[in-house]
Amino acid sequence: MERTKPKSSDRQKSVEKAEVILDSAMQEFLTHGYAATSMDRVAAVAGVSKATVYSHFQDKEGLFTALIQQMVLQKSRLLFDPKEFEAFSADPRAVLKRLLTRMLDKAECDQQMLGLIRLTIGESGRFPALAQAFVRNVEKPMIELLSQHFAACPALKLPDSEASVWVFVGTTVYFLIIQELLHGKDILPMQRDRLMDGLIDLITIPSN
Amino acid sequence: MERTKPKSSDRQKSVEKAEVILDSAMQEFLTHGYAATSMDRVAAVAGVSKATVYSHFQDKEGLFTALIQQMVLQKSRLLFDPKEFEAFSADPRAVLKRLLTRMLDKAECDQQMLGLIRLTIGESGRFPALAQAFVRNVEKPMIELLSQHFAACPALKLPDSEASVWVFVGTTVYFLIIQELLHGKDILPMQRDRLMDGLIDLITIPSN
DNA sequence: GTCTATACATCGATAGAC
DNA sequence: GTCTATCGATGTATAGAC
Repeated sequence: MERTKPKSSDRQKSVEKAEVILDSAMQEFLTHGYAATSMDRVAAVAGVSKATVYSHFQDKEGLFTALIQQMVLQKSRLLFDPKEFEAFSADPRAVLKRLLTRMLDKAECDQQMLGLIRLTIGESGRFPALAQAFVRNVEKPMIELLSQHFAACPALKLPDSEASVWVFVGTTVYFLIIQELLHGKDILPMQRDRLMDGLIDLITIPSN
Repeated sequence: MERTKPKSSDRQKSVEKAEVILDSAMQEFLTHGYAATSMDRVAAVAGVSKATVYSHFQDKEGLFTALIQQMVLQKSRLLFDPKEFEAFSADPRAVLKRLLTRMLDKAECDQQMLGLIRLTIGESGRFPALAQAFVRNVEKPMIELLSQHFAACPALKLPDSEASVWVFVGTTVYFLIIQELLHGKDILPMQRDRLMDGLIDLITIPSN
């Protein structure tokens, strides 16, 4: 229906077609999930024929796998700006607050990221390898990077800095799942700033 | 294929058929998700004809909605045994530890609960009302019950007891998602007891 | 390399016999 | 009330023309 004729020329080799197809696949899979996405619609949205899709990707499962792997690697880059941590030891509370704000700002706006989380969890039964790729490339680097900084910050005086990072990340992810994915803003309300401050209070002892 | 002939008699009125169909639907939807579940298989597993399924439920969406609502209400009952909290003010750390152990024990074994979480998140885009029913009947009562006890426990001395409950539950849910749903046990390992102790240490100040 | 056209299976849902 | 049989739509995947 929304076929778009190749505007400028056909000089572009088929390399770029694969990207267009992946873009289309992303839109469709993120919106409808794996099973409810049809290869017909992927082809139509991409503006190519179905046969072209199958010439670039072996089958539906191959297209889905390629897409998720690409998204996982893309989202794994620049989860954090290293500069965020510069003043960490000096003023951990301020840095943590900026960190949380940035994480939630990014996640709440980044519908791609929210969709990727929904899709990864939703299809984790049928595609366990993709779920593990998500853990390996998104969650694990985040946990480990934070662990390094938590452990290296004497002002925190955490008994178990790695467990504390799980608490830190877990609280954030749970908040996103309830509020954004499960549409619970009005049913189980919680102010972002209140949760962030409460979490930081628990992580950084000084306020007692 | 796995049709089971009605063993004893047909005396059982159609009331029980609806339950058999719901059981079958649970197995299929939890395993394959909404879109990948076929009404043919639901009927076959239930041991009835497809027409019988449609005589008890309006359509596929109606069957799915009825199932999730039933499961949500079922899981909402007895999330916690009130007796768990008896000695809370006296020894919060011990009670919290037992609470966490019970929650994780139950969730890790209860494949139905894990499947319900996966399904609810995975279909939260297409069925926002069901996602909200999950928040309203499962998450909200859990948060509120814990909030009451957290707030009433002077030994905790929490600056914001409700935020602390979000941290408490969020850490637990995130742990379950990574380890169980996303199959991350080997990729991002974390010992249950270590996380529980670390979390309790953060919630209950005394150990500094 | 990309298209059109199509093969073949399966889907959701219903009609009509009993 | 439950069954068998079937309809029309849509799904994945491919064959063959250009």
